[in-house]
Amino acid sequence: MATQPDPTDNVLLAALPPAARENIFPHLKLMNLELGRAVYEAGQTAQYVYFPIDCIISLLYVMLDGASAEISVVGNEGIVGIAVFMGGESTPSRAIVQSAGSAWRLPASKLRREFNGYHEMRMLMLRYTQSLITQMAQTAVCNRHHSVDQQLCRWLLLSMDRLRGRNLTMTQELIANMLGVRREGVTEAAGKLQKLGVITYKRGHIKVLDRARLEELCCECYDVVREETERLQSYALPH
Amino acid sequence: MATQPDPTDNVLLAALPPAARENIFPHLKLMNLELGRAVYEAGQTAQYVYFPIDCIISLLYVMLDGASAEISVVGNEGIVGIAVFMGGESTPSRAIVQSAGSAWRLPASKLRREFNGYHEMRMLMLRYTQSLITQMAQTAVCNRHHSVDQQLCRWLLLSMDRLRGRNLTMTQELIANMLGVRREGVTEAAGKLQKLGVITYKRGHIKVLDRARLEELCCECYDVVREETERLQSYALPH
DNA sequence: TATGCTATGTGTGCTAGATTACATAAGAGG
DNA sequence: CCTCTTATGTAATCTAGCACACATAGCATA
Repeated sequence: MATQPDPTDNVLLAALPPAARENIFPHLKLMNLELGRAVYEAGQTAQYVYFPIDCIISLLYVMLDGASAEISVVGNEGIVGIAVFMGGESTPSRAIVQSAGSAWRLPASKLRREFNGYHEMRMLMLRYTQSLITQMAQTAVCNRHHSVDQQLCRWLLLSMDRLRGRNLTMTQELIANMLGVRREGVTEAAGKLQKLGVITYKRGHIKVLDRARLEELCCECYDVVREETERLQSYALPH
Repeated sequence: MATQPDPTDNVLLAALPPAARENIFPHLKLMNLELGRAVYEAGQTAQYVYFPIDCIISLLYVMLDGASAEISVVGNEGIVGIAVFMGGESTPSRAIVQSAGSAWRLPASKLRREFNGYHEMRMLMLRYTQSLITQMAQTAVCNRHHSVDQQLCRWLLLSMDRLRGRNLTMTQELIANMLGVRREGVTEAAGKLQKLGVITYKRGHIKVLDRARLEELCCECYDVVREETERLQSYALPH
């Protein structure tokens, strides 16, 4: 990341057609998002959307009894706040900062106007939304059928893809919240990975040593999501 | 249901703005969908979209090892084939007929043209898509945190909402496939419900006797989805 | 009425993950 | 350097749901 963040550090902003750029870039505001901050609360009307640069935002559901589960994760390939253009204005999920960093913030009204006005802009947002849907669906399946060990691998890979480097700042407690499992379960799973030499960690810092091995240990869910995301992104490339 | 099905038997078709109606209704073809039929296969480009009338279509993921899980269910409130207008053209999920009945079929190209041409039409489809996203997200959470007993209740309620009457034609084996659990698990859960006088069933026919009780026994997931679906549908009503 | 297929019922282990309850250790701040 | 907070390790016990193995019972068809 350059010391001077640029709008094109976000994949979606970079792919905007020229006309939309002119209308949107001037309204972007650079925001620093600290760990744990709720960028969006369940049921509230979104005033802004966020285009992550080097942070990770988790979309998660919190149940009545406090139990939670992450349903998808957004990095610089995406946008937080799809309800703004999907027409619902709010969603039952929260968006919280899983890894601190910066993001471009845009007033919801500006995005909505461009979305409605430009076909190309619209398809860009909708294709991203479809990849988000894929991620959610795969999360549902993964929750049903795969072990905590496998899910931790999936989670680490999804996070790594959204960060430069191989270091995560993240306690096991937080990972457990995301996966919707016990903290002890994560401790065990992470312990196994460390024993295998795939990762090392200490007090909130995880380092991936052997990414290839991590992919081997993971369930198919990661590959499905990654391939589908790439497929949907490829439409936006210059033809 | 009238003996003569009408396009407006589907909620989305009924809510179409007049201009879109004129362009779409002439291209609708009434289809009879038998139980188990795959309306859409994972990864294939969709040639048609379907607007259910009195059938239920399940969207489900099938994994490499054959394990499966339903991620959402579509009745006459919705449309099957959102990838057509979301821009991806295909999805990694299958769509299979969970309860036989009829549906209106429309060539993908016709839908795409109206979607791109009319703002109101577009917002109608996108709001429905958002409610589908809510359902998927809630399924993910429910898979993580709730018992088979609760999930069976949720599944029965979602199905009932999409059918007239209180009878389902559905074997426990099929329900198990949808929920992604063992058939024996469903047998046990259904047995409990029958003992409580909430349902009766025999050989592929389930009858709900006490819907109120079913809702009590269910987890919060059903309510969340229903309320959000109603909220998003309400935009389409005459103001 | 006999036959056979399919749906459902039941039982016996087995395991992953939950619950609970601590122990230890790494940093942060005084 | 000492203390205190927070992150991680570990262990005992419990339970839901799994895998596997059958038994039974509707219903259709010959």
